[in-house]
Amino acid sequence: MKLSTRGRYGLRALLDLALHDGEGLIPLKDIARRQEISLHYLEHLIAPLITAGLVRSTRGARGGVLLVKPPSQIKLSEVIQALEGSIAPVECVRDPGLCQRSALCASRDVWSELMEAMVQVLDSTTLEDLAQRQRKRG
Amino acid sequence: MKLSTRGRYGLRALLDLALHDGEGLIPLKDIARRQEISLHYLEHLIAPLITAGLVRSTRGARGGVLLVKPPSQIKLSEVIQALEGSIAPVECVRDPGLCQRSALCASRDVWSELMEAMVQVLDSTTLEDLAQRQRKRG
DNA sequence: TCATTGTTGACTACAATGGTCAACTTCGCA
DNA sequence: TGCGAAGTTGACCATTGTAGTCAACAATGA
Repeated sequence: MKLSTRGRYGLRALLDLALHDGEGLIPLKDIARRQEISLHYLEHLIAPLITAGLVRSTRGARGGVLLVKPPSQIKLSEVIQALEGSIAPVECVRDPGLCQRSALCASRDVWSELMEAMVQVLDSTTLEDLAQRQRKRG
Repeated sequence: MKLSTRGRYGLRALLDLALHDGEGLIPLKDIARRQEISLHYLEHLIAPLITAGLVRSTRGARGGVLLVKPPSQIKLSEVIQALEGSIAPVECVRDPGLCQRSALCASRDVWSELMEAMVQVLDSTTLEDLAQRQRKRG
């Protein structure tokens, strides 16, 4: 049940964008430097966030990326889903048809409850919440 | 954030044992057949459960495995921990020393809350709860 | 037109996962 | 006391996923 660096780095990158929200286009280079992530790797992390419609990019000189919506309207559940795929700990929670045992499987109930609990946490926190906490710490 | 087959199969094996609790030693072969898990692979899944003190094994003719404690006293958090290691989605939650940013990191707060929510679900469910649900469904 | 910046995809290295096999140990029972 | 049933251990392998690099390319502003 570990998160990959995709989720960890990706969230840090978005948090960085949230902290610089309203400042226009932010070059990936700057994010990479501040968050200590390889620029090349960061490029790969940004791609799914663009696909998910969370960030918008402009290339060319003075280009960069920025958040499409205000940070207060970006739930962490969206972020994690974009970066890591479905939050379900096992696939049969999302799609019961994958396993013939689904209907009778008591284990599946647990995984289902587990996901619910996780979604609840991630649904109730926004990038803005995170940015505020971060600012308080300097 | 996916669970590996270790966690999925392992829990199914323990649930099988819970359903046959009180019947003495259960051969791995029987569990493997009922749960449709390769016997050889099941042997590997049982090992950490023995180490964690959740099951006891006896080898030789008429040997097998059984639960050390009654199913009502085995929390799923123990099970998952034995099978998958720490429940923490990122290591720095368990050991802040791993990352210099820990103290200032707002992301870490989220992972921490996420783990709390998961632990709460897994702490409040026992193998007996699961076994009861399973019996009701036939 | 040129430097800057994001985009894309190939490629590599490494580790984890899922699984098999075989030698070994232990124990019950005839 | 020895045979066979059953779990134990560890080597081994194929596949997949992860982390990361690199280079060619496209678009943009100055």
